[in-house]
Formats: sequence, structure tokens, C-alpha cells
Amino acid sequence: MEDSGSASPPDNGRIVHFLKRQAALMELAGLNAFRVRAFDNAARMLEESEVDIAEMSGAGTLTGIDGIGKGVAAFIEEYIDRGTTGAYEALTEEVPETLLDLLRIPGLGQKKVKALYETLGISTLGELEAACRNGRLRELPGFGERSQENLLRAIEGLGRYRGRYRYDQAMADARGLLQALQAHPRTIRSSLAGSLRRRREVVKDIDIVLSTDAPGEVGALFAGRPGVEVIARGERKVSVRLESGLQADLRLVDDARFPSLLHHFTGSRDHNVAMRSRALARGMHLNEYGLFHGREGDGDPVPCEDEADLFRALGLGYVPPELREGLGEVEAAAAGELPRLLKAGDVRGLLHVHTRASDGADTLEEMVDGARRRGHEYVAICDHSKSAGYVYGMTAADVEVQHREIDALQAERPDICILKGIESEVREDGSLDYDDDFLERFDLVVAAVHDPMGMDEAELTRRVVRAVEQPATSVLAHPSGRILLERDGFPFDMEEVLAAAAAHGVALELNAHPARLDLDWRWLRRARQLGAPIAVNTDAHRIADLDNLDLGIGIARKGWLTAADVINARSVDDLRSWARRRD
DNA sequence: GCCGTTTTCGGCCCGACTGTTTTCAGTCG
Repeated sequence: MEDSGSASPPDNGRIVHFLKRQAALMELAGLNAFRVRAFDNAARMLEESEVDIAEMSGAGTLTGIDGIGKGVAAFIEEYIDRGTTGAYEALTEEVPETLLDLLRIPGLGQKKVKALYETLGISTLGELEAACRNGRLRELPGFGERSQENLLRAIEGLGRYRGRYRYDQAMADARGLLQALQAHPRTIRSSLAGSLRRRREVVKDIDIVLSTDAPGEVGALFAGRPGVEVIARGERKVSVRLESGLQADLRLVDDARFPSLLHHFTGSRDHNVAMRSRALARGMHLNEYGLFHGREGDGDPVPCEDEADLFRALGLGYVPPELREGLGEVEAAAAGELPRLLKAGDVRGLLHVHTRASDGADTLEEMVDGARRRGHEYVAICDHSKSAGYVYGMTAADVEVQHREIDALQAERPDICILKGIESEVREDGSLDYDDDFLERFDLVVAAVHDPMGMDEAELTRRVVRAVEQPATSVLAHPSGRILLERDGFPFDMEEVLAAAAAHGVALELNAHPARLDLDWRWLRRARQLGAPIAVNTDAHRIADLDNLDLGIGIARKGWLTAADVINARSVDDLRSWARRRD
């Protein structure tokens, strides 16, 4: 049971979670599938947006959001008010909430869970496991020997695989698979697809699409890779479980169908719905095998050499994969209003780079040369300031030494501009490490909160806003403080912090470390709307970390950012005068 | 329940694979 939120309104996460539970219970209760989908859709729309749901509910403006009508808005309002709803309570009378656990098992959907409950009285994972071992499932139509074995394995797997992987971890597996497939002589075209191609920060699986005139041979190569367990093996699709626990799916088609296949398995569900609707509205039909004249898909195919042709045939500019989340990109493409997204070549310098002077692994010279080799015009050295308790923080004397080293190295490296920066700790009261006079010595001050110090939301918001207001602050490092799959962001009001950053011209960092990717891409879009600039930073602690910039650029693109939104896409002179402009 | 350049009623994406069947329902993405 959800607890009542009388003291403070439930946050977005709790509301979304409750909507999802409601949808799942409705499904189990056998309610109309489209009504179920309405709750599911509403949950997804709210999950991807960054609005304050409770606030909008109070203002009565929720129905302005796509997919939320009077019914769902009233449901949310009641939940915020009471901590539950009449509709939810009525459903739990009918369907035990523990059935939601069964729904998490791969291979068990609404119909089967319902059958298990109604005929065998199974309502918990433990009961299901026992029934599988006793062979009781065979009594049920649609269940057999194999079903019991598969369910037992799946129940085990629920604990073993958390089922979510960081982008970099999944990419390490995906690169190897893709290279092996591309090396096959019968492979014509191939590509990553799915959430990896969309650059989601966390993924559940690897999707690869491939064109070939010998699907059996290429499929066999994939299924026969060392250490993989084959989950499904068909003519057009092969699914395997890798040693890492990741599932990888390969789809095979002949080459003419490659563009539509790639598109289909790249887009999120919502993106594909938007594209199909658009095709239907134009008297065409879109599926993974092509774009066809006629709404039934029985007409002639529309010839498409690549994805760009496909978008063009639907009257759309090319929508980059990062944007294909179903968050307005199709509408923007139709109106010719897609932004010119940031590109790798746009970024001219690196900010926020560490050396051995604090907790980096490589020397000043090595890091600077790493940046030079990657073609950067400037690099800002930002080691930790003195009160960074968790690592070695630089004393004022250390800073003096580093500045002399930088001056000396700069004389030897005329082709790159070395900026004197600092990652300054934000203290409990929102002030920065070192006094204002000393902070004047730096070209760039990156303010960083590393410890929420047990503060509540109001206190922490005040602290971060104060840090943004400090005259020396140019950039707010890894704003939310999250560590992907380990720890959520610190609890503070991000909207308020973004507004403060916009008001004071402080940049929000997009920390490109694959464990952070912070600011989150959903908030990047909001920051752009508010006019707050962004710094795409590697936060490199060793030379190899400098290559994380590529992922940072991908996430920036996912946040709809252009070169104009990004401070390190500026020339070094512009950057310097921007950093020194402070009020 | 939501929605609207075939709209206020009547739709709501759609195809592959599995495990069970003996022609298909359920699940998944």
C-alpha cells in the first residue's frame, strides 16, 4: 500500500510509479486494453517530461499535457490528496497486489498471470516457484513442461540480473558483436539500433540490425559466439544472453529492407507510433519492412536507400537517432524546426580536467598533450579545492605551484591554450572554497557539491542556488550528483537551480563520465528553454577519459542542444570573457 | 481513457517468435 502524502505532495517518481501500478492492476483485472494503455501512456509521458506534476495538478493544468485527459488528471489529483485512489482500492479488492511481482517475469503477461491466479490460486513468486517444481502448471492449458523450466530459470534470473546496464558497459559488448558480424562476408549493411543508438544512459538490451542474402549463416555466427546462451532462434531474429547478463537481439533482412528495419528498431515505441500515424495520414503504411503506398500496406513500396529517404518520403527532415524518443521530434521535423544539433567538430576545448595535483592519474603535461592530440584549442585544468575531504584537495600553496607549472608548460605548448581552473567545493552554506580574492586568480571556477550533508530539499536547494550566485562561479559541476544505477541525484529543486543559472549566466555541466551523464538529457532540454548555457565536460581523471567527450556530445544532442548552447563550443577568447564577465 | 486536416464517435502500431497447439494465443519489442 502506498503511504499517505499528507505532509508534502508526492514527487514525480511516486506519481508515475502509482500510475504504472494502476495500469498493471487494470490489465490483470481484464479491463479494456485501451483504458489500460491510457494510464500507461500517461505514466510514460510524465516520466519523460520534467514538469512538477503536483504543482500542475494543483493548478488544474495537467490536461494540457499530451495523453492526459480529465480521467487521469482526476486520478492524479486524488492520489496527491489521499495517497491512494478509490479506483486503485477497488482494483486491489479484486486482484492481489502481489500479482504485480509475477508480471515482472519475462514470458509472463497479463493473461497467464491471471490464469495462474484464477485456476491455481498462485499470487506470489514463492507460490509460483513451488508450483513449477511440483509440476502443477501442466494442468493449465497453454502451459507445458518447457514453460515450467523457463519460469524457474526466469525467477532465478530476477535476482541475478538487475536487467539494466550503463551505456558504456553495454557498448563494450555491442562493439564486439557488431565487429564480428561485420566481418562476415555475407553481411551487407549493419548497425546498432535500439536504445544504444538513441544514446540512452542506461539500457536493457543490445539491438543490432543487419542486411544479408544469407540470414541463416549470419544468424548462426551470432548464435554460436563463445559464451552466449541462445534464447530465441528464428529465420529473421536471433536473441542471445551474453556472459554479462545482457540480452542481445539480431534482426536480419535483405538489403532493400534495411532502412526501414533500422528505423523501426531505433525509434522508441512513441516515436514509431508518431511515424506510423504520419504515414497513415498520408495514405501510406510503415512497418519494419518498408514504407508502402496504401493504408493497408498492400500497395507498392516507396523506394528508400537509407533512413533519410524514409523521412523525406513522409515530408520530414532527417531526425537524428538521439531525438527519436517520441517527445515532439516528428512534429518539429514536420514544421522544419529541428535544431541543428551539436556536432563533434563544434567542441573547441575541454573544461574540467584533473591531474595528479589532486586525484587524477596522469600529470599536467600528459593531460594537456592528450587534449592537444585530440585537436583541442584549449583545456582548463580543474583540480579539487582544499576541502574536498574524499580526495586530496589543493591548498593555496599547491595552487601557486600548479599555476607556475602551467605558465612554464604554456610557454612550450603555443598551439593550445591552458586555462587555470579549479573544481571548488561548495560548502554547507553555499559559499565556495578559497576567498573571493584568491578565486580571482582562476580563469574558470567550477563549483561542485559532493555531499548533501543530510540536508533536506529546501536547505539543499538554497545551498546550490547560493553556489550558483557566487560571483566567482562559472560552471556548476555534475548538477544532480547522481551515479547511474547506484545513487539517485541529491534531493533539491532542479527547476529553481536552472532558473538561477539562467539568471546569473552560470553554465550547467553536462558531465560526460558514463557513470554520471549529469545534467540528465531531459533537464538539458529544460535548461535550453530557460536560456542557461551548458558546458560539456569530461571530468577526465586520466588521459583515456578525454574520449568520454564523444558520449557527452551524444547526450547533448539528445537534449536538443546546439553549438550556440554550449560554452566550450566558443573560441577561447569568448570563453575567457564570458567566464570573467561576472556581476 | 484519450483524441481529432477523413473528428465529438470510433478508432487506438504491428509483426516475429515461443510453446503449445494441430491452427493459434500470448508475449515482446
